[in-house]
Amino acid sequence: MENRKRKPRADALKNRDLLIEAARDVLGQGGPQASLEAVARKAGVGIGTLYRHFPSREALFHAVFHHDLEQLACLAEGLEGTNDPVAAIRGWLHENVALIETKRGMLGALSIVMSEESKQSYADLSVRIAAALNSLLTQSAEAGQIRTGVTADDLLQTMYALCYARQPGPEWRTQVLRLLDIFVDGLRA
Amino acid sequence: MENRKRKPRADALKNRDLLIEAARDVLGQGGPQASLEAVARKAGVGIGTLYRHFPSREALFHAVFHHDLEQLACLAEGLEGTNDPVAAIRGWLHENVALIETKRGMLGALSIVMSEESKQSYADLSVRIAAALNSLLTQSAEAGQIRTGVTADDLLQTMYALCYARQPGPEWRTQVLRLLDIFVDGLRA
DNA sequence: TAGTTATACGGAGGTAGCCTCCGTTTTACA
DNA sequence: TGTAAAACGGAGGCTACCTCCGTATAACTA
Repeated sequence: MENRKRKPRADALKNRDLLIEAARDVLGQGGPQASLEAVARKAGVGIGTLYRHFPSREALFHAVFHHDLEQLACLAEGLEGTNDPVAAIRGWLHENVALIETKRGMLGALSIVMSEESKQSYADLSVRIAAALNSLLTQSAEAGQIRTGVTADDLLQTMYALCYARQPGPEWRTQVLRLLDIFVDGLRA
Repeated sequence: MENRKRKPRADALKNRDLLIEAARDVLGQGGPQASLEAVARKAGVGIGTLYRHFPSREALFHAVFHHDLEQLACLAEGLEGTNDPVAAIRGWLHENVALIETKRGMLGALSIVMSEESKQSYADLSVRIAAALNSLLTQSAEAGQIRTGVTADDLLQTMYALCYARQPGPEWRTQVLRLLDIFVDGLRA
């Protein structure tokens, strides 16, 4: 009855990361119905390894989404103290738009499964992001660099609205970013 | 060089209808990814027959959608001259909501392909529906049965907004119809 | 450092859906 | 009633899904 756990094997951790990376590419490119065997091939691992790490397609979606959201949270937290908050916000929003672009197709597939189980970890990341952005916004407002009264929710809601108002197409990203930039310019004090 | 076309074979027409009927059930139940072989089985025809009539999954979607829209247009055109326009409109909107309920999943799959090719036939049907509803609305308004100034677009936009604002779930239909009924009651003069 | 064992790996294999192709059957027409 | 155009069915080749298990390897231990 040994309660101590062995530490996870290094190759397992590495393969998990390789799979998430490959899934980002393959699913982003081919949509949520893309072949999981293609994901395994791209990651350079066997199909069995993929299924051991991610027992279902949804589990893989979640892992990719969680990973990307975490990147976004870290990026937001690194923004504090910048001397050009408008550029920082613009850059962060651009990253977020790029993410949404690769995820549009997945959202339908996610929405049902996400309902209860993994809500918590997403909620935590959302809180981290909102906190980081709000901190940046209030400090910059106090320093007179941007207008006061703007919240993280204002930024995110505007971004989502612009993303989902436009129909997908070759010009999608350009158009969304153009309108978003106008909004961001409007943040200046 | 015979320019005259043979009239289509009776079994071909019958099988086409059987396939559309089966597709309505199977795709409505199992979503847009449901097995086309299951559709063929349900229709009682071979898989080859399905693919001859509908070379792609999208072609089958279109056929089902077109068929249902045509039903809706005929229904709308049969409403004219009723002595209870509010009930007639309510009934028609309920039919439309029932249709949307079975189609939610398909819309994403359709939207890309629909873009140019089969737009025209849908446009024709939309015009027929709008004309029928507008005719009903103006006549009833002149007769003092409902308020004036309401258009077919008002009805349709309200219905779509209510349908897509609610998240899908077991209560979806009940909730949508409840709110829609309040709106319809509000049409009375 | 070498031995032990938990852990992870790969891919064969069984199932199922996609779509094509073609020999057979049925129907419209003369 | 004969015939050829039209339509039918489903076998077959392909690919993806997912499971299972013999093999390989990394973490631990003495």
